[in-house]
Amino acid sequence: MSQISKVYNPSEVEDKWYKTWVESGCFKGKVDSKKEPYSIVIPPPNVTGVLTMGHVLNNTIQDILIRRARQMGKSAVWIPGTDHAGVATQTKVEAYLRKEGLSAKKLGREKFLEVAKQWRDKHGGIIIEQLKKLGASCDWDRLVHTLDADYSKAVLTAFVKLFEQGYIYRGKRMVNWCPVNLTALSDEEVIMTPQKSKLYRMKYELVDEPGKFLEIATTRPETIMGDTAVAVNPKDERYSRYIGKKIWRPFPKAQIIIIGDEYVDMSFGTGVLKVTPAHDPADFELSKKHNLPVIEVMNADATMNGLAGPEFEGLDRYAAREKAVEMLREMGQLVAVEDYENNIGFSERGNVPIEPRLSDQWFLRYPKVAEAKEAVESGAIKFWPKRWEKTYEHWLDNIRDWCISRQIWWGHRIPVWYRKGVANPDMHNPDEVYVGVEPPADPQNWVQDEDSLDTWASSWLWPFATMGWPDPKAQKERGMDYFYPTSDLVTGPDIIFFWVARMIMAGMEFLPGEMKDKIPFKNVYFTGIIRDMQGRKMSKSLGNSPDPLAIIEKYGADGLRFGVMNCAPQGQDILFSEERVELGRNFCNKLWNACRFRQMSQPQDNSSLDKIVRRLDRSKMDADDRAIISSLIKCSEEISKDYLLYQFNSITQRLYSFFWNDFCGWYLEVSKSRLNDPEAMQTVLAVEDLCIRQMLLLLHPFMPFITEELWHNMGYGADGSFIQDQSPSFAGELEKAGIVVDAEALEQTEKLKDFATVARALKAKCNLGSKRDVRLLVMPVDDGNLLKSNTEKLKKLIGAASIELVGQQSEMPASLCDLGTVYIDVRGNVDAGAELARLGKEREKLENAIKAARARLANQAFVSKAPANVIEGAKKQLSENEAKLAEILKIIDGLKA
RNA sequence: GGGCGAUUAGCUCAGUUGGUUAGAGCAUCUGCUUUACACGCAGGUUGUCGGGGGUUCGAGUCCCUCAUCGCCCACCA
Repeated sequence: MSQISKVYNPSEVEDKWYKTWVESGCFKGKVDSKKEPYSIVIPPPNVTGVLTMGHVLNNTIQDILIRRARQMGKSAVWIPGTDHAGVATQTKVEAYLRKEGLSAKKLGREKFLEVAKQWRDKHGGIIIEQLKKLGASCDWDRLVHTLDADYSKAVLTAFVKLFEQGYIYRGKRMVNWCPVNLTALSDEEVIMTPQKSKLYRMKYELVDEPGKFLEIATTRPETIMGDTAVAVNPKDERYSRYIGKKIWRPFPKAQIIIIGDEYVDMSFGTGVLKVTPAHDPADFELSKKHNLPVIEVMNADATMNGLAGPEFEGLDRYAAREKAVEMLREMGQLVAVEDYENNIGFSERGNVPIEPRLSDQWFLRYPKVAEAKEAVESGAIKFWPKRWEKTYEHWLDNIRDWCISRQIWWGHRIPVWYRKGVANPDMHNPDEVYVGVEPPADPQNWVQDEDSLDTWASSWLWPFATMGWPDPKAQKERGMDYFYPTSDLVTGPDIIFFWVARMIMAGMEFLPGEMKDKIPFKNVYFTGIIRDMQGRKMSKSLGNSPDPLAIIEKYGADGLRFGVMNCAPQGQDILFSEERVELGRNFCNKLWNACRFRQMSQPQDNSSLDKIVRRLDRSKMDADDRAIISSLIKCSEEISKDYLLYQFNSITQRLYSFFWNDFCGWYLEVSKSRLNDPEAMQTVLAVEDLCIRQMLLLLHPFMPFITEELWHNMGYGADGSFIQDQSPSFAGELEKAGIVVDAEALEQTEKLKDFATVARALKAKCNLGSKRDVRLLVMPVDDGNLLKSNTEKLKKLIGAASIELVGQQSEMPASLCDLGTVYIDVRGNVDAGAELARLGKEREKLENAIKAARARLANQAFVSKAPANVIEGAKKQLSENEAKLAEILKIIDGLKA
């Protein structure tokens, strides 16, 4: 055992152990047929991202599960990796290029990708180093990046398979278009945000009835130029007669038709809808139904084009809106402008409203939707908390085709080639269109599709593409047969559609076997979202996002991990503040010092559980020994149950409470006096060593560094093995030695604790709290033997010179406890008034309790219907309280006399 | 508009199937260098468990209802 410092200093310890672990290869996942497999794939962070508190929560949970699995004797692997994050990275690289006076366009695809790769390699991987600081025990040899050659092959293989089965198609559809990033987005990437806007009421003149107008309400006057119809509800008596007639579009001035469609809500606005097929998804549907022309008046960047007319060409959509309103006003066709709040879809990355845009894109009709639903409904995949299953099902029930093409270069280029010189290639004619994982043999005759795939169209393969799929050799090397399906997935509910649901469908589609073999994971644990103390989401713009690395620097990774887990109830959002971490840091320090205290006594052989158990001499154990071991057994059992339910905060609370209160607060204190007794000392030290050993084991998944350090400092890891490979179970070994949970000892200890608390409170009330030599007298309720046999340690604990057993006393401040009446000798310095006031309060409390208990017991319904143990309890409580009250009354009388 | 969650001490939250006098950490107040730990020890203060109704011998816990806050989904211009 080595000397350890007074205050725990995490940084050296953490760096030292992480290095040792990695060098030893103890995080490596190995196929071992003798062991049960346990696997997790990391939700791949953005390769150029930095660690956030969300990552801390997420990855701490994964690390806890992995380390626990190792301790439980499983062969565990945690597969790490990073995501290329298509649009996000492309945007960042473009911003960088702009600063350099360059642009993606100028560079061209090849050059751009070169720069982007350099940029990624320079900024990438920071987050991986940060995860190491956190203690994440990933198998780093398996690090995967979604743009790796193997992984890319998997992505393209999936594309080709789906294309061949007709799930993937290309078509001109209305998509969500980001005018900043100039790409299509999926529905999931659109963030609906309520906006304060205006509702413009304007009037269009009827062609057949000059001077007569229909009033129309719109929020988007800038799209007037693209109107190709006006629609009314055929049931609407106000307007139905105009159906089929023509109306003047104000600009560019043209006649457009009035159509009737049930879709129009008569009660909204004026009941007349302008139809702009090229710039509104609903209007586009109307145009198909009614065969309307489609006029695009906007460019990709949301500026107006030539078709909008010379007044508008080149204007941004919002400038165009103002211009259109102004023109309407000048023409006398603007009726009113009203304040209005509506939901606008925003582009997540571009942070601007998306523009519905008609364009040629690639779509995926989702495969295996029903199977994916069944996987969760049948319980093959379990969600924690369960309520997310509803969200998942609802999404699957309303699923729509996924736009998987992005007009960016950073990503997996769509593996489709078109025959040069063919104007409108037929997708299903191999002479005109080539679809394959490898490029065509005669590339000079083909042109590849320019688009790349949505990032999620690569990450949805994550659980098996990281294990070598679709290459059988790689799968064998990485033990896919053994490790797939993965055991647990830990992620945020915000990507339940983006990622979780899609991974399930991908597993169902691409993997062979029965459902239990195809599912990508058996359990999904959805974390809460980390917020600040005001409940706001953490964001860079608010500046409320603490830097986890700075926190680790200040408090240690173990403190951070413990603090976060302590306040992270299952599936509930977490309001985070640094104070949480202080709790964790303080707990580390407590642990550290308890071990330091133990090391002040002579070292013993701690090299195995067996050796410690053999040092426990049952004949020399007292109630405190038996009680603390009983608590330890119970604590460990409860924790095992909590793990099965993913109740991590409950685990931290049990560990904290046992170690701080039961072990340090009581056991170490009461046994201090026994350390002077050579007979008792050996047993006390053995009990201490056992408790500390088991605590280190149970704490290890939460606080890997300090527990590893102490494990070795305290001599538990004498054979050099790591704590992560040691089983935390011990009750069986104890049982063999005849040591089991001792309810009587626990009860006795509770009584002694109660006595100490009451006595100390009594001291404090008499302003003698800091005196170490008060004289205590006790009138016991029983024979007083428990007190007699524990007098020495109680004196020490309470700060008393003597504890004498006596009969009824008077004129002494007193309190009641389970063991009897405690008096304190204050030698005539009693403040009778204060004492009476205090006792009066206590008397009132007891009287109320007695009254309530009597009423309950007098209630025939209660006595006849309540279970026997409840009635017994009530009776016992009543008689105890009656005895206490009688005692209080005697003391009060004594004081008055 | 639909769905989900939350509402318990000044703050952040526990409270498993209804069962004695509702807990923890932080904060706050008082006292304390006691064989480790002031990142500590001892003691104290703080609650009509969001409102209302119901079921029950008994409700923080189950049911109904209302309110407030938050999240997700939804093409009303």
